Amino acid sequence: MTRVLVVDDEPQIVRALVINLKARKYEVDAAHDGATALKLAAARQPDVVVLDLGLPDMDGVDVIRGLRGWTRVPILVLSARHSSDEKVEALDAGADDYVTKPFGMDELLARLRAAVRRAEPAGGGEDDVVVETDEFTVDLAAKKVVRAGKDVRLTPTEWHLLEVLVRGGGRLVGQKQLLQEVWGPSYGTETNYLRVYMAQLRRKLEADPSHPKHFITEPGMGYRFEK
Amino acid sequence: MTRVLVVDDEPQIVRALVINLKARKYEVDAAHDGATALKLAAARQPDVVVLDLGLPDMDGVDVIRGLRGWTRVPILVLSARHSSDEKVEALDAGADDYVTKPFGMDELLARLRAAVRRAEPAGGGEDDVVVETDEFTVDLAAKKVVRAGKDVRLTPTEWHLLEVLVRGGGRLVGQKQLLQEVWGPSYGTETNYLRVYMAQLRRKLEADPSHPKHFITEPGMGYRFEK
DNA sequence: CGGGCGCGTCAGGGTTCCGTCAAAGACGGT
DNA sequence: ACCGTCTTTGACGGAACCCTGACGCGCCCG
Repeated sequence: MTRVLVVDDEPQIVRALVINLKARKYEVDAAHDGATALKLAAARQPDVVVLDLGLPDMDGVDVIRGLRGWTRVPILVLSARHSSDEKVEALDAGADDYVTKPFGMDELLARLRAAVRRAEPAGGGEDDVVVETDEFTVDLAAKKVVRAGKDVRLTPTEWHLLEVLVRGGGRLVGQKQLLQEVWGPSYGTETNYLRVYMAQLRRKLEADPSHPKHFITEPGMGYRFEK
Repeated sequence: MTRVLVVDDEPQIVRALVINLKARKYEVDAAHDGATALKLAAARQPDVVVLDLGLPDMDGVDVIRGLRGWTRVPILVLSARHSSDEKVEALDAGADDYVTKPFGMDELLARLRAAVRRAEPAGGGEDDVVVETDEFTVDLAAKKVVRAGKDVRLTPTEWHLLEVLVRGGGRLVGQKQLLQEVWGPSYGTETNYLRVYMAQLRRKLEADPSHPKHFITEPGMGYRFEK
């Protein structure tokens, strides 16, 4: 099911959108200000964001930038402003589409479908969702980890961290990037989270947690997953 | 350079678009009907298509379908029709965006940039920047150095220094520039840092650290990386 | 020929960074 | 409202890293 994050401070607009989206079998989260939007986006990992630029707490364009700092999720901007400059600024900040209020619900939904369709898996070769090591197997699609024939139970945060590392495919992933992708854009410096959760992952997956073979620390830089 | 295919039967609109696009360093092809558009799209492989729906020879939506049959190239639709149905039909047929005439050139260009930006990583894949020498391999994307089949562990400062040198691509890099890029703008004169860390790099990467083959000192000037 | 300068090498000490543990706080379900 | 699970914090020892000063060497220039 496609998950949508709706961000708008006008309750009636939010209500209208939520009703229409849910009727069409979308899963919907809603936020009424920028800070909540950024937090929800990190927590819920929506497939598309519908964002009103007129928010009470911060500039809508800054919300776009906040999102673009760590995700490529499609962003569909709503705004009462018709000015060309506004549109250009939002689009260049990373928005995918710009709709002016008042808008037709049919059109909005069509633009939303277009945005989602676009973001879908590129027609090519990403069936490499299973990664194997000598001690455990990670299935990214099924969200499952198997070790010694048994399923390993991971908490949401543990899984999210593992996912980002494994998707890195042997590349170094900076601690800032890890923090922002797992905990959200505003968590760029709480490196203690990383220490705690890396320890958890190693305890659950490494043969000798104190001498990790697969979750390598690169001091001062970040972590790396190795087969 | 980004290649754009403009499809419109009104000469003045085509002219305006071509002029504006070329001024911004796009490569532009133009077609005035649907059949030509489909042929040109196949022949020239544009990075984005700007398509007017009102064409003399065929329905614009059929052009969209014709393109979508074999390519995911972004399609930006232009149309004089404001009706919601038209928009929905075009978008659901596979268009990426829909702009009604008359349109602001700034806005159109911004939407075009958004469409191109979005499409970039899907088509290209991931480019690993790898530099090889006879004794070691540097992977700039993965932040990894391999020598004799084994990973070499570099500290953040060592890596940063190596990165600046390697990106220099064989050119001489002045000591002031090295210092400022690695240690920050206020460190222009502490050349002893360079001596210490160059020694570290050589010890870790050169076969004979006291007679370096890859990290060359240019006395009084700076350092150079050579394959 | 001798002093100065720039470069390479080495080792110690202060600081930052990481792994680990434990406990309090937040959340959800029964 | 209670309990179990997950997340967030704080504290601490130990390791890794960065800076610093000292020394030796070769080269240029006086």
